[in-house]
Amino acid sequence: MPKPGPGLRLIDVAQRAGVSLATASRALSGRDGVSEEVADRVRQVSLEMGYVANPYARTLAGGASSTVGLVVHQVDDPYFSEIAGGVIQLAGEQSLLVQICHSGRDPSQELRQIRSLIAQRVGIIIVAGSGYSDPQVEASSREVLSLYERNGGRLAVIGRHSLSADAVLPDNEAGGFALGEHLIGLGHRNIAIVAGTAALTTVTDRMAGVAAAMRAHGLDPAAMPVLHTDFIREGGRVATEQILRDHPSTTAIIALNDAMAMGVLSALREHDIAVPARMSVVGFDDVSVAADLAPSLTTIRLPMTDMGRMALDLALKPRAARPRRRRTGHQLIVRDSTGPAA
Amino acid sequence: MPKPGPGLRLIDVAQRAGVSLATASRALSGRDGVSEEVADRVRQVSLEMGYVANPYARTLAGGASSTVGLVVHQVDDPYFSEIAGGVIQLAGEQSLLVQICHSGRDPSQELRQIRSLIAQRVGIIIVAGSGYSDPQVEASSREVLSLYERNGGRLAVIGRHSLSADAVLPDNEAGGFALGEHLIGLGHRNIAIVAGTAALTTVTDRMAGVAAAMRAHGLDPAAMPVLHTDFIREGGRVATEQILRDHPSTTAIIALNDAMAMGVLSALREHDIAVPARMSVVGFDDVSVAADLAPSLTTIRLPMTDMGRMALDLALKPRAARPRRRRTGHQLIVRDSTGPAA
DNA sequence: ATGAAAGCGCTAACAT
DNA sequence: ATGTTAGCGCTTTCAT
Repeated sequence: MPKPGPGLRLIDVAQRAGVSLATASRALSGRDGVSEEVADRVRQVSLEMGYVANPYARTLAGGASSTVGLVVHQVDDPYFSEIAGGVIQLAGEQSLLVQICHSGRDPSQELRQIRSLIAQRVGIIIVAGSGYSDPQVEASSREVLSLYERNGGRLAVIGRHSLSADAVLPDNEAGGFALGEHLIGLGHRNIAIVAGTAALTTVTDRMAGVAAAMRAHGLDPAAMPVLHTDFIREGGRVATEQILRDHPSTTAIIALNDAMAMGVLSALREHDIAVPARMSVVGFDDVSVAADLAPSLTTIRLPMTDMGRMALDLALKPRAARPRRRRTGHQLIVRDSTGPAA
Repeated sequence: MPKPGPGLRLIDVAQRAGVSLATASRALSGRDGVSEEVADRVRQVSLEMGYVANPYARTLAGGASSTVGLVVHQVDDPYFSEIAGGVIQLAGEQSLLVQICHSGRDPSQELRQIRSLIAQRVGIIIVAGSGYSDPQVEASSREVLSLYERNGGRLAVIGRHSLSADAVLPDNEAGGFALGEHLIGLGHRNIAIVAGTAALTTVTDRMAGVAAAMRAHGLDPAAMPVLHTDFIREGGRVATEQILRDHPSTTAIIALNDAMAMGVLSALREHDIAVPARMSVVGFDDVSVAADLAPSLTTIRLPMTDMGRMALDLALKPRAARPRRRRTGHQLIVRDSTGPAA
């Protein structure tokens, strides 16, 4: 097992610069109590010698841990990989390291990962991904995280309102509303929703937005077919088969994320159903491939990369008296998968 | 800045179990010098109390760091996010944490990240992504990494042969050959290559495979147009414009990765050029959306997720006398973007 | 087989 | 403004 490298120590730098250990420490961590002059010299020497602090010693001695823990459902899901990209980008700029782990959309696995991150004494934790509608389900995670915060850890979440932590909140409801309006405006009246499992708040929020749009136009949301399948591509395929069989008069399908929309398009293609001529399809997220599908996908753009950056940015600031909430904004991107109702 | 958690310490466990600190340490790290009986009791107590070792203290005292550093070009590139997914997956199973960072296809940035990983004393480093054709360019990285290995660090690379470390090697040349054969078999004689920058070994290797296939069929590779643009989607668009303008007789385009192929398809669509009727297109990698493009993309499948797992697996084994090399294998996936030459 | 004690490299009081 | 020193929690000699 790995022994650390050669080990140039702070004391070596201090000696070379002709100052004490403490002074060197202060100079390098930019704390005050050192004259500019001396501080500059120390920094100079440290640079020349190529000194890099040992983070283990530093953290053990009570300094701040400079690593941020990121929990995502799955990195190889474009939604999360773009968020992760944003976090890593900003972390890089701040010379922070990012520890990343999967929760696999499984609350107990998520809890394990969070525990492990805390055990590693990371100073910042970012939890990305939908929360769970049933408060019971994430109760343990919430408890562990709030203890973590009380102990001085910084926490930011992306896409969950239930946690009383700094949060980046995607415009799920407003986006759903925009999608509904878009289709209604095109004359669609028989709209079906391809939703992920109702256990996810992301799903319920987006649905609520769509329902609101329908009500706003005098339509009855309750009459609208809602298919709850897995919140992934395959779920979109399955749901589409059901729609085709059970709701043949449908002229537009709202998939609650782009992954599902891709499944929908693929099933429609197999059935030779023209999009948008016979069926309009919309997604949600605007992952980068959405523009390259055929037909290119009408969807709601969420600034995923920025969301990652925003979350880390929040966590980098000292804790506020009340949790901060940052809305992401959204944008309806109209492409070729939607058209007027037949 | 974050103070560590409550801090249940090893000494607490030791006292509760009625043994010395040293014995407790030995028991928990599974070293010998403790009777089975005592060891069991300590482990029991530790479990009950929910003790988790402080990794900073442990590492500082000379133990092994249990985190693996992963360097990718860019996580929000599907090729890398799938690899990262594999690494994180296996790491999770082994209770290891993964620190991930971006090199942004920039050798100097890559060096910085590797240095930072080493400074963090990670026990394992995995470098994913193409190497550089000019040995000079990655000389510093190589040097730093080999020092790291000599100091006991474990290293595995994905997709670079130049480093004398354990390596997972994608079937770049064989894949290129398969692509060439496929198109030649369909009767194409005017084939153009949309390549990334020649500075990347991935690009040169894949090209070599294509060239070999042409020679094998009595065609002259030198006559084949090769467009060197950025190894990303946009590069594919740019190159396609050039082909359309300068090589109008082209009937098939080989893009050296799927991202570029997507750019090619998109440019072709804008020009209303039917695929595959007037132009066949192939990619390389088989990222998960390749099947969802329209037309769905003929490409070479590389097992990205497994590649991530394999790399970590190699690194987890003790160092061998000579570097191990693991080929990935590949598979030609024929879909709808290729057809007979007009 | 077990315990006592000496660090690992750093930060943070506490002096001066 | 600078230096001295006591830990941080653990692993690892060295005793026993």
